[in-house]
Amino acid sequence: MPASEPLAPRPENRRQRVLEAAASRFLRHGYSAASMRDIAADAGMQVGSIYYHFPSKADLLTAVHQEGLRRIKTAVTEALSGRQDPWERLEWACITHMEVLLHGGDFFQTVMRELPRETDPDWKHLVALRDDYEAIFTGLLDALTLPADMDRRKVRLMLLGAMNYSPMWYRSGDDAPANIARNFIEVLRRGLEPGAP
Amino acid sequence: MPASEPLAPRPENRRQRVLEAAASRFLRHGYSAASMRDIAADAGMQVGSIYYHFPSKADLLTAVHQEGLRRIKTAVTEALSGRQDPWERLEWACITHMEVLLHGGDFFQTVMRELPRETDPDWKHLVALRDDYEAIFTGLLDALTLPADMDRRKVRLMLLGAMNYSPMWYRSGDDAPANIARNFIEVLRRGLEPGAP
Amino acid sequence: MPASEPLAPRPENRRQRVLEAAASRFLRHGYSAASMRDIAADAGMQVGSIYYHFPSKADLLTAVHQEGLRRIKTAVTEALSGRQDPWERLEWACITHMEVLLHGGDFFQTVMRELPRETDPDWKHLVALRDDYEAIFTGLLDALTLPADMDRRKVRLMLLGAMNYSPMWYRSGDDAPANIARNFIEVLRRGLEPGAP
Amino acid sequence: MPASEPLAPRPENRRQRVLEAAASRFLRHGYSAASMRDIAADAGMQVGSIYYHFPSKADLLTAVHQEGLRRIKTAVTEALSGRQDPWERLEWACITHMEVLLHGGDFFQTVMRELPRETDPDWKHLVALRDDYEAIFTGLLDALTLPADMDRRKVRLMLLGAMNYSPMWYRSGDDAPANIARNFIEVLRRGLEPGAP
DNA sequence: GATGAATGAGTTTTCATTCAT
DNA sequence: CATGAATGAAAACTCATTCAT
Repeated sequence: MPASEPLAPRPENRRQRVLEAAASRFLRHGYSAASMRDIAADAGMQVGSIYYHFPSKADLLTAVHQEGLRRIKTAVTEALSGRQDPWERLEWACITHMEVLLHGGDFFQTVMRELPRETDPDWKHLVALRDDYEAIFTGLLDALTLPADMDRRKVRLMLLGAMNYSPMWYRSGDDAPANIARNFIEVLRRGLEPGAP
Repeated sequence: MPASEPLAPRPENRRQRVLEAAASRFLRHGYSAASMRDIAADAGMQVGSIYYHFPSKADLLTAVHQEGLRRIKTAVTEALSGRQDPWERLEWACITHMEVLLHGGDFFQTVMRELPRETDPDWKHLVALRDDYEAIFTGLLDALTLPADMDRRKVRLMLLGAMNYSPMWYRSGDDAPANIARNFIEVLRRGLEPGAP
Repeated sequence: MPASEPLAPRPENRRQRVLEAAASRFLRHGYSAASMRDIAADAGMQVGSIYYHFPSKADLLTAVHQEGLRRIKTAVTEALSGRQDPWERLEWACITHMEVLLHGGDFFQTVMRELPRETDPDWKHLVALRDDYEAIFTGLLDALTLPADMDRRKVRLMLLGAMNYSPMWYRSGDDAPANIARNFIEVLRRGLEPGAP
Repeated sequence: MPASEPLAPRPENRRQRVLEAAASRFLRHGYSAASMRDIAADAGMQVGSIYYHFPSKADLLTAVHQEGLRRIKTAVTEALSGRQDPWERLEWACITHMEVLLHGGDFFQTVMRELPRETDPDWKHLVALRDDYEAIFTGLLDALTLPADMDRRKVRLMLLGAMNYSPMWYRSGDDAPANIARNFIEVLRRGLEPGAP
């Protein structure tokens, strides 16, 4: 036998290929409309082969969520490192959130689109994963100096909602994600009637 | 003869029963994970009977969207009638939007949760239906007096995103929908640092 | 109430409309691929209404066969009346058979195309109906003066097969059915090598 | 360990088993009255397993036609090889045609019984397959020396019709297929009145 | 006579999963 | 590691038929 086979699949990135195919299919078709066969085809293998890497379809979804949240957490944490000003920190968290969401591939978008449902097999786990990420924003808002009666939870959910809805309307010609994020923060901070009594 | 016969089908509301069952299942399981069998069971009839009222599952989804959007449009239009002040009008649109979304049953929530995908059977139609409703908000924002460089489209999408994300976190003990809406408007109008330079 | 209603269906020909629609659908789609709903639609009525005229789909098929065979028997019998010469009688039977088969509507063609199968509900009945018609040809062949060892049954089946296959290849530009029939008879009588030893 | 394991699927002939079961069911019940469930049962497997080998019921029909026509073409071609005399060649083609049709199993008979309809899924393809076979007969007739005004197409269709109708009346006690074929050729060649003026 | 509404058994097809090789 | 082959349950949908009105 010669030294190398023509199609030799580099050993470790086949799992990754499956994961990417799954994220893409979950995002475009939804979890249950995405079929293992199609995912396998996208990943360039047979259905049965997926099961060597992942024990079930539900585990694939979990892995996509984990990967998506791992990426966003890493990115946000890195963006915050070294920054002190509370408003600047919030702004950079949002900039990163928007950039990863809109230009960072299918993983994080799948997390935000294929939101867990109470009827999902792994519901509690997925919710816990996401809550863990969103806790970063709880901390960032707590660090702001705000009027005493301001409901910080509502503000956080308002901001996250505004951002997470963006893949629904964002098109390639739109303003850059970072600018959209800055706009949201600006509106949030000053309001629409900055000079009002 | 006893008071009621088993086969008397209370003629007209069976179609409505199907529609309600479908909205509920679509909301709780997602469109493709919801089975016609379960919808039929919820509606108290046989699977085949659904097809007398709706030609396909996709049409059922379309009908749910139509009904949800018909309801919210009616409610918002009515809430706006007689009001003149632009900010008051926007606030009432949001109050109504939140009340119908959070306390108005499954229809409108399904519209906002089961967002159309490009791969969906009736995608363009569903998007057009929702755009038609959201156009109300375009008008409301156009009526506001805002700084000249303010991007009203972004503001509209920010506000809608904040509201439409709410079913994801809203729990029964939370503040009333109307209050949440008022809070959103307040933040949007004044910002979080009302006295800032 | 005014003197006449706009849609008043002339009382007796609705049964006939059903029968014609059935023949057409049976012929073009085959018995089991033809649906009662489609037949009803072609006939301009609701499915349920068919059951006033015919107790079941199988009975519809039987009725189509009966009507088709009634028509061809009437036509052939009439064509033979007054003719004495055995070969002329056979020729006219064939001319009529071909004309009704190729230009006589869907009934007789359905009889010959949707041939009864042993698995059909009404198999024996349908076969008996057709045998009854084909018996005419047995008689016509018996009347011919032929070489003693000639197997008249085989000749009859050869001739009927040749004719009954014709709807499969006959197209509107082809020779007239009567001419095709005359050709068949000519070949049958003289052979392809008329002057051979 | 006992002699055979229940799950050992004798690897390659399962596809063939499906094909045979399909031919048999299509022949006895007709294409649309034959159910995949019954075909699977005849083949000794689950319905779903059929779809590993054939993508749809329509493809199964196509495969049956292909196999039937492949068989008859092979048989006829072989029967003609080495023969020169035009009439002898035609006779042997007919002998083979009749033998395969009446004693050659369900495949070719299905081709000739389950004649393609314009409404069939794969209509044009099936017609093309059969035309390809029947072209052999066009060639055989062209090779005969016949009166100048003889319409060879009509003669070909007369002969094919006579043969293809035979499964409808052939019963096990009948004359051997080869003899029936010889009879047809004899009648075709000499006619019924060989000594006539 | 006709129909609107419903039924239940049936259809083809899809799918996640398994497992011997 | 990967796959070819199979499975059985479930999917959406169709259909002949029924029956009260």
